[in-house]
Amino acid sequence: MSTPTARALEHPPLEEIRLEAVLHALSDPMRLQVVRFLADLGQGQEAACSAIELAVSKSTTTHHFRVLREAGVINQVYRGTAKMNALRRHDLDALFPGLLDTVLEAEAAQRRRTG
Amino acid sequence: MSTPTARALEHPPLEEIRLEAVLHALSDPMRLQVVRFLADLGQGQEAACSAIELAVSKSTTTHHFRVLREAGVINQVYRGTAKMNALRRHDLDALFPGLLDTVLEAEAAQRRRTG
DNA sequence: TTCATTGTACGACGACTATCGTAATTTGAC
DNA sequence: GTCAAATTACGATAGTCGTCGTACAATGAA
Repeated sequence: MSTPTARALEHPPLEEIRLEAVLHALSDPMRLQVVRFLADLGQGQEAACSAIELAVSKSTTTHHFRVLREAGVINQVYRGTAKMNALRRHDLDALFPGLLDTVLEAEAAQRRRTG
Repeated sequence: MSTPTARALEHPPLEEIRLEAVLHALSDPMRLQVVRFLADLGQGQEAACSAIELAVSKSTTTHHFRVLREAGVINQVYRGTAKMNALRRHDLDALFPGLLDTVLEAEAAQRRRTG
């Protein structure tokens, strides 16, 4: 059968996602970079952890992805040896309309400004 | 004369305000409460630190106000024995259009949802 | 089975954070 | 000159955070 015992990954259900945790998750440059990357992928698209090159070690990368998942910002699922990541855009938009887009736009503005 | 040697307070100039610092400043419940309070005051209005009742000690309150100021979220100025606080709404809107309002709306939504 | 790929677990480290209490400072009023 | 009010400074403490390296585990391919 396909993925008989796929390792489970804890995700907060919609109603347990906290604004403070989301803001905290987004307040780190590395994690913001991850979110930007996933957003640029387009609606519903996913990417492996290894697809985005962060200037930190693998274990630190794992750490950041976990923070994002536990805050409710991304969804993670095992697919073969890879772990695929996708923004929980639908959930976030339902809870905090416009927040994700505004933060992404702010990040883009800052990048434009500071190079 | 009026305020000849008003104690100076360091504020980051507009171009040094960082999105990550702003998000971090807003990711604490106490500080979010302060921002909410100042926003509800209305455009350009200011309030003393003592005007908002936080469930922490006075020194901790001082700490949170400083974090907000150093992140560029609020402007602080001494006025007599008091220290007046106001949102840097104009600056924030110029740098990150819609961010403050979206976060405030998200906070309100969460408060509505979780009581 | 063997191997390469992908990511995790664990332990450690230094830095930062939120909190407190007490003592000190600044200012305006009396 | 005294006093009360508002806030800060300082030092402490417990906890979290971002980072690393090494060793380990899961998966799919050869």
